[in-house]
Amino acid sequence: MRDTPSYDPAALEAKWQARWAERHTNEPDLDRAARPFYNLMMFPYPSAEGLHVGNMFAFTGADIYGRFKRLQGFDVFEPMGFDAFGIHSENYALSIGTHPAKLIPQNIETFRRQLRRFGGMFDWRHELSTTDPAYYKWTQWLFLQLFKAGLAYKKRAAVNWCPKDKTVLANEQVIDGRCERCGTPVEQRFLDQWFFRITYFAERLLQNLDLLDWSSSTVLLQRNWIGRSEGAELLFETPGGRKITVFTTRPDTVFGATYLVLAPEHPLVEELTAVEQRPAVKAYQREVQSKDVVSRRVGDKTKSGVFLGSYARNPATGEAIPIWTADYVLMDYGTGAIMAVPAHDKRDFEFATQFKLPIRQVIQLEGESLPIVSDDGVLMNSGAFDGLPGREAAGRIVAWLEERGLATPRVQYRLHDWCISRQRYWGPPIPIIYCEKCGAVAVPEKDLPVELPPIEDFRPDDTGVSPLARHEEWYFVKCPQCGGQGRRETDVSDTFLDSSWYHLRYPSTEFHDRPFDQARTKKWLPVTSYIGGNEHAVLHLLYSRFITMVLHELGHVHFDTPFPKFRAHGLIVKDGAKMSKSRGNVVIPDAYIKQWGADTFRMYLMFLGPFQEGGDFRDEGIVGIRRFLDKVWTLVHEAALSPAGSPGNTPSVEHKLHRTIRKVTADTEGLQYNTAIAAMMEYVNALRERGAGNRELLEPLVVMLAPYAPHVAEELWEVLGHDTSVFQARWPAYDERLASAGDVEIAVQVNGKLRSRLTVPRGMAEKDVVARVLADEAVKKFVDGQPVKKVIYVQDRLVNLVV
RNA sequence: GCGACCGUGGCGGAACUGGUAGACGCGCCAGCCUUAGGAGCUGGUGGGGCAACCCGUGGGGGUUCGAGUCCCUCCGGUCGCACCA
Repeated sequence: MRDTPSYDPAALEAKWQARWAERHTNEPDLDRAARPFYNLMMFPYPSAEGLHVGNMFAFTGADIYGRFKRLQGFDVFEPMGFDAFGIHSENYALSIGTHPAKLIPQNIETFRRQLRRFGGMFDWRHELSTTDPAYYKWTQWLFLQLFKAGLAYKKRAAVNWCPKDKTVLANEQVIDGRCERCGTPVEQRFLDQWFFRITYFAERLLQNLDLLDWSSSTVLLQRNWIGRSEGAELLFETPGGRKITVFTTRPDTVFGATYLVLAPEHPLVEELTAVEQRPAVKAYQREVQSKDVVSRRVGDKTKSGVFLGSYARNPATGEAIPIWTADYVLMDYGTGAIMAVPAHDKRDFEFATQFKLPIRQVIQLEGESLPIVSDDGVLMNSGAFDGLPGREAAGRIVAWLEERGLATPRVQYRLHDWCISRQRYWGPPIPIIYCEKCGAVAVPEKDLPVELPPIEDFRPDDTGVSPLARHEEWYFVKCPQCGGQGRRETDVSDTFLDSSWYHLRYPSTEFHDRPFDQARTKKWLPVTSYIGGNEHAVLHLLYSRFITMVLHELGHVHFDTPFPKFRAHGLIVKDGAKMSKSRGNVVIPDAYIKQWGADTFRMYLMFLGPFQEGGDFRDEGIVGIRRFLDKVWTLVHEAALSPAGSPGNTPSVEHKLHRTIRKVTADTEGLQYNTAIAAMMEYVNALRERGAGNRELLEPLVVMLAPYAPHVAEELWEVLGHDTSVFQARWPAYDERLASAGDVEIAVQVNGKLRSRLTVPRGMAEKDVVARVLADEAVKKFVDGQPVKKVIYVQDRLVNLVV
């Protein structure tokens, strides 16, 4: 007998990767595919450190799913690209003094090499980078569509300003009042910013969530982010006839409103301030403005504020109540003014206590002391509404005030319009030209892209204006409308705009005269399966949904939901902490792949824990996967050298095979890769106990292994005598009858305690099983002659005798 | 503070609608083979006990013939939001 060659992953993986490239194995025919399956994973930001295990964990999980679908007969399109614009790249480029335009292609080259090496089923013909003018031309086109539809607008707004990165940040990029990237406390600045009117779609974005097949955690994050609140606007009038509108979700507590608070930025503050209070109020406004967003936003026990010296009438009680300004009221939510009900709101309670303002209880709830925040109670001190339950009273009070024109029911969202302006260099310039006569004019679509000039001096300064403004040859242009002197918009757009539509571009990368081809889009979109990290649950995934709704509304795409199916994978941490460069705990996969091979490392990552939960990276168990692959390797080689059909199949090994196929199929479909791998291991152990496998028992195993360990599966498929790729094979089918046949072990309990086990044929009748149970020695001992009061019987599982 | 998820051997983790807790893997122990082994093979491995048995899924309580799974409560952890009226 010839010797089995040894398993040498490095050589074998290089062989198959070369063969896949030569034979275009991973490149479906995008025009003629019969069963299109668009398998998308979140494209990486090509950092200088290269692909880390977190990326590889995510990509492997998504790749396994794509390969599985392929084996089920789908034409799977699995593209890959690079999200290469943005502050990350720019800051890194600044720190090492290299131009990002030089740095990024190098990083991409590294990523590409790593992505090929791990064995992803990527269709490299359709690679894209957001920094490519052929790509961002269409990002700019997208901006123009929104601009023309009135969904992009410019306004002066208080924005989050990072004094270190010298740029504005989106609300989503501010974590605990600090810059997401550098941790510097964020300040308030007032700048002219471009916004997208995402709030216009708030209700639809919320409603649509119910139609999505998404991880429930992701849906919940989006729902909270959109933050829908039902309530009413109430009108408080001053003796001078000024009207102050407040938003409240608790109109049932209006009888307890003992003062009003306006945000310091509220436009009515000035007019409502009494002469003698002016210096104090002005000083307070200045103080608040100079505060950074951290101390402004982080709610703590100590509140600050100033009495304006004037009063307004409570619409319910008719009482005059004092008007204050305080920074615990935010200008960008509701109307920027609140009615304060200290008895029933924690913040108002703290404020009233601190400034000795009246507290009037209007809700009673047993066992609770003020402030009673719950709406479960019953009204008191509320005139005709006394005794009503809070929730019922709310509607009645609004109706009562509405009749007198003092209330309007209203829905409020926490979601803000999306600020897409960035005063930076490394992004797509916003395609607008300012003309003294015509105002803001769209760059004509034929002039796109507005290329990012290759300037050496790309450092941001603290003027609040992008470095692009310093480059006159680029900055000054003719107005496209009147031909007069114009200036370019110098802001670039947010990277989240780049990534909001990349899935539309992938199938159409070879078309240069359109962002996405209609036929291709009809065939491949929406995306069939999307797998990615929950860190993008409220940013990328929300913006993509919004952009898709807009494109649908404008007639550019036939669907309004980009990702009908989304699964969030877990996070790989190291020593209990998120991997990050600053912690110095980033694990780079290259060394592991070099030592063990891509197949072993892929499977190891998937075996670490449930894919959708993630886990802590250690390398202790990796040898277990290698041992498993070695065993499969040996079994297959031995079977290939043995005469056909030897050794013969026994019923028990056939049952095991069919049960294994059933489990691996279900688990792979559900992304439960750790248990699918365990099931294959069990099967291999069973074959080895039996002495050997044969072709009939091993071919299904090799096919099931292929999504997990594609290179070794290809090699073994060849060893088994096939001259086509294993990915042209079909996923094995199982016979439900065979899968559920065979003996089962039944638990035998007396009074709920396990006393014995019984092996019986599956499906044996209850009375026969019980008869055998009663004859069992161990059972007799515990029944001890007492009458059996009750028999609990679960088919094929257990018998419990109650005595 | 609010919301969501989670807590199982020495370790990572299994356990369908409540029904044999600890699958699978790592590690460890013993033996075989070896000049040697960070290789391979065989067997064992939740705790206690010679044993029959008893105890065990963060703590306490409950529902049930039966609870890792359901309910209440407390403790601990992870993530998200955070003065959103």
